[in-house]
Amino acid sequence: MAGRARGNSGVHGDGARHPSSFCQQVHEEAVAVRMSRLFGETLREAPAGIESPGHQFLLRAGYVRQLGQGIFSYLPLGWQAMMHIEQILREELTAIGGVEVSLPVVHPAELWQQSGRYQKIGAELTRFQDRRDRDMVLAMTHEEVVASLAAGEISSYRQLPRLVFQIQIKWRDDPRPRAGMIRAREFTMKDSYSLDLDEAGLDTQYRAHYEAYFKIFTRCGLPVVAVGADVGIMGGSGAHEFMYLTPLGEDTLVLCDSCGYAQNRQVATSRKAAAEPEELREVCRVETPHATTIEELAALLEVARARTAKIVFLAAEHRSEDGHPVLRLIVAVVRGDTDLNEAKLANLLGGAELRPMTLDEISAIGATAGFASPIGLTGGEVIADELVMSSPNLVAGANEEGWHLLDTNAGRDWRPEVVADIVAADDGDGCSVCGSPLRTERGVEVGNIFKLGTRFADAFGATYLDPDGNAKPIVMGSYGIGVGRLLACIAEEHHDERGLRLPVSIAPYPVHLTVLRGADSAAGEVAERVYGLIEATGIGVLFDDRGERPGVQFADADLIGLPLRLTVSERSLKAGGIELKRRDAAEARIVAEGALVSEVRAELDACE
RNA sequence: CGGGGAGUAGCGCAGCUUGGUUAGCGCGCCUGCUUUGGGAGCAGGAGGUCGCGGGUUCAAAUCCCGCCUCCCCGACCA
Repeated sequence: MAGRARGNSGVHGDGARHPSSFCQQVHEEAVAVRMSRLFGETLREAPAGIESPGHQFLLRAGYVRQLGQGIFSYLPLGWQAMMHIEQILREELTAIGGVEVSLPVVHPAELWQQSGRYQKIGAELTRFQDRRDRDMVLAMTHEEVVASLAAGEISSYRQLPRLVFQIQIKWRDDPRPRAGMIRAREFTMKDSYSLDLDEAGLDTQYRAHYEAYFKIFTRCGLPVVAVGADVGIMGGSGAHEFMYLTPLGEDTLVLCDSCGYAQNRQVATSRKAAAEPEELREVCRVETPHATTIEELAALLEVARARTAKIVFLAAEHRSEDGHPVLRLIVAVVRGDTDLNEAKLANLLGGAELRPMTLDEISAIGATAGFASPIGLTGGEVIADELVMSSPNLVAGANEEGWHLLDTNAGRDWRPEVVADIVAADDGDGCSVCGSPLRTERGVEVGNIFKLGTRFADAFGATYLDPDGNAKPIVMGSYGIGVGRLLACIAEEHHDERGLRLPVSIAPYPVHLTVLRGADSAAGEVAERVYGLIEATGIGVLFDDRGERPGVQFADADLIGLPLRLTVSERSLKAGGIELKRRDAAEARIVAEGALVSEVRAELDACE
């Protein structure tokens, strides 16, 4: 039973059997419910325009409903599944020393101004004024709150390490929500924050999360891979993302099957085919009408794309300390057979926001779009990839409409301000660790872990006194798991053509009890007794007492996807008891009423 | 923000090009009878500001303008 053993029965679906229980636990879950009391219908047809099967089934089975773009309601079945995930999260976070808190969803803007993110983050952070015109924000994460709390609560090395976590709603006004709950704007997240004396302490808690996350995802029945990740606007010294591999995913992962190298493509390195050394030839102008792309150029001149240089014009917009925008015009140069990796470039530029240059900006630095090269520019900063530097005799633009240059050479014909690895790793590239061919996969980020360092502590003055009486900044880590996204991925992983097929640990209830012809039928009496029996054991049960036609009841059971289905009917009773069928099995068998509970237990254990 | 698509009953859709009875169909819902192990049958019924606002016209779901919302692709995505 997935670690959910329980002593008393708590809230009942019947709503009538707890007259004297004034001291029920706060987190009691509904362990049994009648379908006749459930809220939310199953849908024969899915609402239009639903792309992924998992999301379609969550809607059709009555787990969730969409309220607006990236905004969802959880109906009883969906909420029950969410609570099971949350329970797993609580158990595993507690197991590594976490203590649960609940932090506000509305923050004063000052908090975010203090960390600098108010200025740095764009429209994704929702800002508003309260009735007295004070600037407020909707929390998209809680590093600021934790750091400011820590500044007040922590004063001595004796109070460290600490780990706080919460399961809380976040709001991120994503420019483009999509794929159902995989990318929502409002979503529930488990976020934890580690507070440590030093980097070594951070490493310990980081490692503990790494291990705990695998336990969590395993218990949820979701296969994941951990990949090295970009630190993005969090800053910090290290990060991993936990990825569920699926074509629905929006991240591209670079994986090596032989040595286990695994990185998000944003940060992945690789070995590209190096150019053969050859004699440097003299530059030569060549007319290339209409050849404005590498493809067209390579075709026109009949050369490999690897014999060309590609230019990407980007504007980097910084904000200085006093809030004034600072514009840098970047001319990125890569070899024609490679793609610029903007995340690498952005990191190189200190986390700048990048946008394509305007045509005016391109002309202003003396370049000609479509026929560009770093040769003859009058402005801009040239940043070149290592590979383009070591590749001789490349075709490059002449910065003149309709003309290119043959046999240009870096160092001789142009010099970059910076040389760095700024290209994207690709399918088939050599692994930068072991040299074997890399492959790429799409993945959904269901969890992440970040080493933040002292950045937030510095911003909020969160320090402690060490044994020698010196004030030192608290070293922080930040760790997230999207709960709704996790449920969406589980639904994606566990379904067949009929509906969901959820793991015991996640299913709203492990048992789906169906009585044919309703609770008033001849079989009804037995069904009611079985319902009470299972409920008394503490095993969760959904009781379909609706008296719908059998076909409807079975179809709904398959759609809702609970692991074990029990059917009580005249036929089953005649055959000697109750029909038991696993959702993932084709056949059913009859179990005598007296053996039912132990059989159910055994089957559920076998499902794990 | 750029490109594409769509808003008509709870859900899925037709009608719109070429304006004109009372706006249709399937599923679902309600009533009755029959039926009952894989989304029943018959009969009767309820349910609509045709996304919103303006305009053209004797007349607008249909034509024109503006706006809103949702979906898909891209930009974006701690």
